[in-house]
Amino acid sequence: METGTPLDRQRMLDQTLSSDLRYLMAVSYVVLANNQVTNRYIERRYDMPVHAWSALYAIVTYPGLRAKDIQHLFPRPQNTISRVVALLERRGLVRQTVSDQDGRAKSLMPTAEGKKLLGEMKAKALERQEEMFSALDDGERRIFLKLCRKIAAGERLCHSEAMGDS
Amino acid sequence: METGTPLDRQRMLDQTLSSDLRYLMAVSYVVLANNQVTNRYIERRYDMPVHAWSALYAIVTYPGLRAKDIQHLFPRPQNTISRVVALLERRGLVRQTVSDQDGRAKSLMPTAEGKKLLGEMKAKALERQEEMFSALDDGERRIFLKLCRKIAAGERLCHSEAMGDS
DNA sequence: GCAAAATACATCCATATGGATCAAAAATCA
DNA sequence: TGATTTTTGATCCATATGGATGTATTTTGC
Repeated sequence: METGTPLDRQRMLDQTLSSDLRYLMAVSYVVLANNQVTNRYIERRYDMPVHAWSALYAIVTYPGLRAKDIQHLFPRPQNTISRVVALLERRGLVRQTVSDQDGRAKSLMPTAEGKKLLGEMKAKALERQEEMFSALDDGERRIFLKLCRKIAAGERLCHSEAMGDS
Repeated sequence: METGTPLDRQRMLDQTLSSDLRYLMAVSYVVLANNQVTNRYIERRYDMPVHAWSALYAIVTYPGLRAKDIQHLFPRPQNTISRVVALLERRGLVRQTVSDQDGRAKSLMPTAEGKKLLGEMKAKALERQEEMFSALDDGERRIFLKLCRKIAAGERLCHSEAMGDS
């Protein structure tokens, strides 16, 4: 709309993604925008928080892992994981058994139902990934992945000096 | 999975970032890990949710914009924006005045305090950005940014077919 | 011009979230 | 061995979150 008014939105986004903070803004924007879509879908379709699906993914893919291990794949506070695992167990998607090697730890295993449900969710996630990255060709995707992995491997991603979390 | 020890963590992450969902997993991991650090910092240091700082950033950078416009920079539900703007106003960091062109809309302006605080926060964010991307050299950062912008420009990032939000 | 639809923003309410704390089980060490 | 510290996971509580709804204003269609 109109003349003297709100900054043109595309321009505003462009300008932000050209500012000093462009790297941070750009990658955050992509993930925020995707979450907006994905979180709503998971919550409506499966009546569970997104992190429940992340946890289920981890448990089906790496059966026997502990809650603690999930945190390394999906960096979230400890109690968040604890709760979503309890939810998955209530729904019969997962079973926890006290580890025989460590009485504190619980070994997490998916049930047949859990595996089935994850299969369905993974298929959707693949579709969504395809949409999200449709702007990139295969070569670009490969490069993008390589760079993300490099960032992920960085020492200070999870433990910051600047923000006193080292 | 081997007998005994929990799956090696680095291996688990590597394997996940090589799976079908590698693109989605990789970029999500990077942002989740960063949020873990950044959100905590903003909340402890400034006693406000992260999205309050996002909103303040938008208002200082694009004075006069409306709450609605903030959503385009930082995709969050409408009421989240509404609340953090109210918080910023209570703290004297922002003033809202009814737009003279549209009686429904409110034009948002930073106060001197707001600008000062944002300056401080931006400096920290820059430091953090530097840490986060320290694994990439200048050329790689440029490429990464270009690819993020390409993804951001994609039609279906914000409006999904697969997840019925089109 | 007037009713109907759309838009901007605030608020309500049920639920999610995360820091702090707690309990139980190793691990460390004198 | 027994005391101390560390680690794993559960729970408590205050707050954040988001969908639905409400209110006011503008736009649309006739």
